[in-house]
Amino acid sequence: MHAYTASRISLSPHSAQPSLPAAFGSETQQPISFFPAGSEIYAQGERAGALYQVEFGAVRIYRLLADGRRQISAFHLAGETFGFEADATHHFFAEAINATGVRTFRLAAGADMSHQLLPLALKGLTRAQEHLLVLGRQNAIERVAAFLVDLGERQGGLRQVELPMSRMDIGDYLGLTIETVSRVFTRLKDKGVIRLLNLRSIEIVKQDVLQAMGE
Amino acid sequence: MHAYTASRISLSPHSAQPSLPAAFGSETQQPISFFPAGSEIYAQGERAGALYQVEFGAVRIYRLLADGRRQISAFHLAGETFGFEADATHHFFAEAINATGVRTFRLAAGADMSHQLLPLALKGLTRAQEHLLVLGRQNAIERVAAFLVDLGERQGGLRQVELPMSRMDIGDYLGLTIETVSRVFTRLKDKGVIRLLNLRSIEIVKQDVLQAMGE
DNA sequence: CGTGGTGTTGATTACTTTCAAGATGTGTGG
DNA sequence: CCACACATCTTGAAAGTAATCAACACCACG
Repeated sequence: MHAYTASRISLSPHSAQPSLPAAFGSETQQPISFFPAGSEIYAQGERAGALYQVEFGAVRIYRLLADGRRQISAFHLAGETFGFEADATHHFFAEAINATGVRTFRLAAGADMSHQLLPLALKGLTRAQEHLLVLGRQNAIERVAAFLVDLGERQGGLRQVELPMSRMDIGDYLGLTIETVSRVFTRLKDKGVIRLLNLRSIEIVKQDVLQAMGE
Repeated sequence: MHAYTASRISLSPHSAQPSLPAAFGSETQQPISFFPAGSEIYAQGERAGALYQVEFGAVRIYRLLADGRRQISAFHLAGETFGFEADATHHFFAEAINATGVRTFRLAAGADMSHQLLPLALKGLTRAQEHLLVLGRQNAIERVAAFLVDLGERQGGLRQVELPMSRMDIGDYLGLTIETVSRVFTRLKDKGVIRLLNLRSIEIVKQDVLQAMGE
């Protein structure tokens, strides 16, 4: 059993000046915060009350078991939003994977954001439920295939896919160990389905085959 | 690999007259429908547009892989609500596990239910993400323990817990085979943690031990 | 150009699945 | 109300997949 120990960097992010209101108009302000790689955005148990939109970089949302086992429930890439909770408390941890810029939308106490939040929550719910199918019923190679296809689609469907996260992050997202993730990458490479350009980027050579494996 | 083949009962439910408006007031009507055991409430790909509240009985929400592998993402017991989707299409199947009464809230096209739906969606999201931790990082005995604790809490925290669903349903919810579920039940019984009163009800003898195993 | 962290590969172990058989339970018809 | 029959559940043995343990390679950084 491998255990995850968070490197407690948690530098306080230095904020830049607020930017354009964008999609959300009625909140108090939308400053951009910069988080260095590995730094904490919020922790389980902390008081919630803001939305976060990734400007650049990547974020992992995760939960820990008492003995340190970690499950990443979601990665959020540029443009994606996270941070909403069912009650006033964060139920998960959020960390910057790499140097990351995050736009913070602090929710005004009285303001009603239901209209904006509901679609995001429902999208997240659907994604989480689909991920349940992967973790509950797919084997290692199917999990990695589904992951790469998903990541590729979210990056615009190009052949080349960037992996902003480590093998450990991938493992903790897919419910696998880093060794298994590594072995599956090698197997996919040997089959000619993908090419490993470098540690953090792969090229999907046989999109159809990869797609078929992940479903 | 075991595969799930749905028994295509799908009797059209015979509706009773609408009941009290309850929590939702602005919809067109709230008839109660009766679904016999195993019948379909809605299917993946169908047009969505209603909320469902379980009056009695139990419902399973699931998804299938192409080869028949099934993942149940949630069970819904009396009082619980399900059926909302991110877009106009159902992404999952919903079936009555036993004879089940469901109150249907057809969402009027123009009506805005954001306020009522958002808390439900967020609750569901949190539950799904917590279930990801179970499927991704816990072993068989931990999964079953977490399941029994959860079910016990949802049934009022009594020592005796009713299992409205079969071993296959439990397996497909926990990402295990029916044999493994059965073996874990036996192990928990042998350890004196639970008692198997009959196939569909167990007694939690050592609540603290069971709780500790599932987290 | 070292050095620590990250990733890969190999050997072994452990857990869950698969395959198989038998037991138990439930529902139906006599 | 009992007996049979089918479905569900349990238990056992063997096989398979991923985890663990261990060593080495690679890469990025100072």
